[in-house]
Amino acid sequence: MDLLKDLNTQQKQAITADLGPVLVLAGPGSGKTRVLTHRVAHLIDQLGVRPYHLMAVTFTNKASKEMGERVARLIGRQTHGLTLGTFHATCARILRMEAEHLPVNSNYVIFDADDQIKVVKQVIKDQNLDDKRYRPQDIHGSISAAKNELYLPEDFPIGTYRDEVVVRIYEDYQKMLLASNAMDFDDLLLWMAILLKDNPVIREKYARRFEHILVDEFQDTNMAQYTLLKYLASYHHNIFVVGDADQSIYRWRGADYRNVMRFRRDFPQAQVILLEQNYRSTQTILDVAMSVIDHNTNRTPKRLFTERGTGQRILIKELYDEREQAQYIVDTIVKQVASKQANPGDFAVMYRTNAQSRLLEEAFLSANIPYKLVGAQRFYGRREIKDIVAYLRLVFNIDDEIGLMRVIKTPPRGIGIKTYAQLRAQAQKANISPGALLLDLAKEEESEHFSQFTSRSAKPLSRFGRLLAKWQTERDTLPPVEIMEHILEDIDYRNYIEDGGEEGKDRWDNVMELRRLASEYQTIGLQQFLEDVALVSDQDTLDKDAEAPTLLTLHAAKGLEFAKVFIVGVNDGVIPHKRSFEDPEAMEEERRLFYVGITRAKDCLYLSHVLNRYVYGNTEYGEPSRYYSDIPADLKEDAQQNYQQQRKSQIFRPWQKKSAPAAKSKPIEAQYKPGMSVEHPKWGNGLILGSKIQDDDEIVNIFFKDVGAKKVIASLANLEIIRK
DNA sequence: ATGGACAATGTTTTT
DNA sequence: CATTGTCCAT
Repeated sequence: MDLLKDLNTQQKQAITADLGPVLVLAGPGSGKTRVLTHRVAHLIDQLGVRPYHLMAVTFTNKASKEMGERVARLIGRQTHGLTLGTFHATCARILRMEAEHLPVNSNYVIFDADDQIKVVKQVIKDQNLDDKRYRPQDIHGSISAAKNELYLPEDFPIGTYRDEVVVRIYEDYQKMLLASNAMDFDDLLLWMAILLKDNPVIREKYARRFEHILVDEFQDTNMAQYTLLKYLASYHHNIFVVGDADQSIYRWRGADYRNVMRFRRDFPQAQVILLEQNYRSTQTILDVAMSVIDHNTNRTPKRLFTERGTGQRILIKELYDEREQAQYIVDTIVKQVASKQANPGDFAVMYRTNAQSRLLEEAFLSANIPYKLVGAQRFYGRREIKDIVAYLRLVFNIDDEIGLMRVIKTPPRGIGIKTYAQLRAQAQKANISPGALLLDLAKEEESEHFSQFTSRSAKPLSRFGRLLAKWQTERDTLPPVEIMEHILEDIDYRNYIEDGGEEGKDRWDNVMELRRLASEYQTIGLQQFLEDVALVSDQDTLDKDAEAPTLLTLHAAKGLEFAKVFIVGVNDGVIPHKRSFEDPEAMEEERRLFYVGITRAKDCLYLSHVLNRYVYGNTEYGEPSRYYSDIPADLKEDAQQNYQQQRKSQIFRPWQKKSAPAAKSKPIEAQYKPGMSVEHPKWGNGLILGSKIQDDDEIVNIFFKDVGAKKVIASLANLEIIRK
């Protein structure tokens, strides 16, 4: 197969670039994924590099999987031995192999965001600190930021008294993690960097092994990642990175787009290749994107161009509130699908915050339209899933104190806070983990610790210890799914969560879904299952084949593309988010985020904002986003005017209700029935979808051929019934 | 020890 | 408003 078929000059240049450091600056839609996969294929196929000597890092597991498949297709065989994955997953794997050089053993578990907060809370409690003054979330943020900058507690730059407190918490936090034989997300990178830094033998081993290193989304690497890349590339210097500083959207997570500049400085001999031609969007969409991003300072201006033609203008729409906005989205999709202009899967709806998905989901649900929601948190964040995963984690690693804290009280088994405190204290005295002590207590009188407990607490503890011990003996012999089944049975979990009701049933369904997932790990094993569960990313849950609109955050949209994109809530304070207002750097990132969203669209872009936003229950007036004024008038369709004309017939306007002439002859019954045809003075013929009585007037939902579904007030709209 | 009722409190983005 | 924590009765 000709690897260079259908590629432009720059792409070919990148793929066949000489060895040594290469920096590919790739605009959105410029085929960077193609360049990466072809480069890997080129190295293996043309230069005879063994996959074992290759490392490719992507941003999501999904991207890795796709890359593996595409490379295999290109070279016509499997790529065994290739190191391919996210930074976190790749580090997790290597650290497990090198555990003897680390303060954990190879059975370590990975603490998720919740676990991390729980550890901070525990430490704050143990140190008798005020959790109002030192909010666990904030403290954890500081610790995480420090780790991303490769600061251990002793390196932490202290400026204020608060910093001193943070350092003390950081120290104990780290102790608690290690005592639990656990790492958090940041540790995976941190320990990897430390391992390579402090251990020349190991460093050399991996630096020699990875003859070629390829990195996707390089603009979103943080200091820890950058540093470990430098160590890994220190022998062969064949590091091929692809990125776009304009798409850097993870600053708050320690990512630093300046790593792109740093790369040029640290590898002055690097070849720099620019990919500017866009194969995704219409020129109009690219022009809109550029008009937005051009306002950022500190960037190399890029000229995005396409051969796809001008395309249609983007559409800006103002809606009364978020409910109406959701309805507008659904109506637009329904209309286009019904008229065969588009397939449901062509659409994506993007928003700034996860909370915004709620009303959208409701609208889709009530319109009976299936949709895809991107967000791992949706599934793995559920209580029942976390419960069962915690059990499995504890069985895998008995020292996992956070996991133990969770499972020891779910379901309740007569072990409360006090008993747990006793257990913890005794464990500390005996210098073992609480979990290990439980295993010992399983032996009852045989255990030297048994007598330390009052009989009321000793019994439940030993009973639970026996369960743990039993599951543990199965750990190395049975597949994960069977261990899980035994646990579910032994704790009668179904009975615990299914206390009648619809919700309990859903929960059990989720558990069954987890069981299905676990059953795929028959041969791969519990360790991999737990690792994958800990490191799933939101995008990983996206089912590309399902033919339905996709709902996702702007962040989750990175790297994806859709024919038709809605960006909702384009209000000032949302996009850009108000939390970024005072920080110029954060404001630039808001702009990049918007830019990322815009450039996901291939053909159509719909921006919408609302007049009234619900913020903590009460409504607030919403201003359109300041970004609108950056978009040249000839690129946008002025749906604004459109709105001005129709605003008289808009419903749900509290202030209008008062001034609207109360219809004397109250229509107590609806005049308009679904299925009727009517004529509207402005919008022409329409089909009645529904009608309801509200505030002494009839509100009619009509579907018009040209403008889609509209709700009008019967007494104001001058409707004429054409056909009953 | 447990579970329910109320109060407080906080809302960006996620590997 | 929706989640999370705290207090109180059993």
